[in-house]
Amino acid sequence: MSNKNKASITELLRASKLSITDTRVKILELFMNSNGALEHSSFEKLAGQTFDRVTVYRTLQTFLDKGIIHSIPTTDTSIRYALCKSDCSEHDHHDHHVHFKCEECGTTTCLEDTDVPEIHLPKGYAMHNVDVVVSGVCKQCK
Amino acid sequence: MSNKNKASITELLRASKLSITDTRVKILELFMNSNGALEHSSFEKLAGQTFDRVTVYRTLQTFLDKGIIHSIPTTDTSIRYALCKSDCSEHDHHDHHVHFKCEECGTTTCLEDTDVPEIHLPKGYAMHNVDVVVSGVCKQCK
DNA sequence: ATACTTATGCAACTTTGTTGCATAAAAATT
DNA sequence: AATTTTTATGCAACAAAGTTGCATAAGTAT
Ligand SMILES: [Mn+2]
Ligand SMILES: [Mn+2]
Ligand SMILES: [Zn+2]
Ligand SMILES: [Zn+2]
Repeated sequence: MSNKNKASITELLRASKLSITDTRVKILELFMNSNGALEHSSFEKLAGQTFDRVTVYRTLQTFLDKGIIHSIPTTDTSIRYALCKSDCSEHDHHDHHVHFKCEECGTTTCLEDTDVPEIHLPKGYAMHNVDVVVSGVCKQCK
Repeated sequence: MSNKNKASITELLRASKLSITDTRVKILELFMNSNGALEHSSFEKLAGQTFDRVTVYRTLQTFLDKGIIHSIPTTDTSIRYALCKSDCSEHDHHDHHVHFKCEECGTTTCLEDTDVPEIHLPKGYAMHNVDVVVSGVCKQCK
């Protein structure tokens, strides 16, 4: 991890009015160094037993609340998380992109350049958010 | 539950080459009588302690395999399940509709008439399935 | 340096999901 | 209709995932 990234992590936390702690820095580093989305168990594996499982849960929840990460729905009982783009904030997310889950390697990735299409709901429904998860075979696995 | 439905449940199981058991019939009844998608814990609640939790897991897995139900991704650690339309089969699903999760009442519903839009993936990705989950406020809660 | 605020770790617990195996029930065969 | 074969269920025992309260530690503010 470069000094530049270390600095930006610090800034990110400060901008979200969060105190800068080892756990939070480490978890953000893991996100930045990973190319795919991470699930809860990844952190215990990737970071060793450095921090408690409860702390990981609370940290992820805090990051979600602050708009630092977003969650990706799954059908396999392990929610994935990925970093939001820099212009997301607490109640204003801008990362309306498609997510891709590879059936071969299992990784879930943000397709930043693939916008979620417009959805036309039946009358009477108010839409707040749209999640699109595509499954298939990724570039690397083909 | 009408006799007509009871009969169609029997037929459905037979068509899927599954033996007709109390658990399976009961779980299918619960699906048919519910307007929203069901999560695992619903069955224990709705059906009382009639059947073992392990049986519920295995039954849902079997129904998934046979194309009798489909799963709906979530970010809340409880996968939802809903009945497939009659023309779905083991390896050939036809229910490509949008799902809606109400933030007020918590129910997840199949919007049968709202098709999932076409998604254009970047070069190199093979698409097998698209899940669209919209969250917001449903008709009843507005 | 001290007071104040917030995050962490631990314990204890609940909920969710899995596996092996004996038994029960369903379907097929005679 | 009785018997064999196949398949599903229930139980126990366990593993993994997620939650809550509370004491302590670490981070921020004064
Ligand atoms: Mn994403
Ligand atoms: Mn559906
Ligand atoms: Zn892949
Ligand atoms: Zn509602």
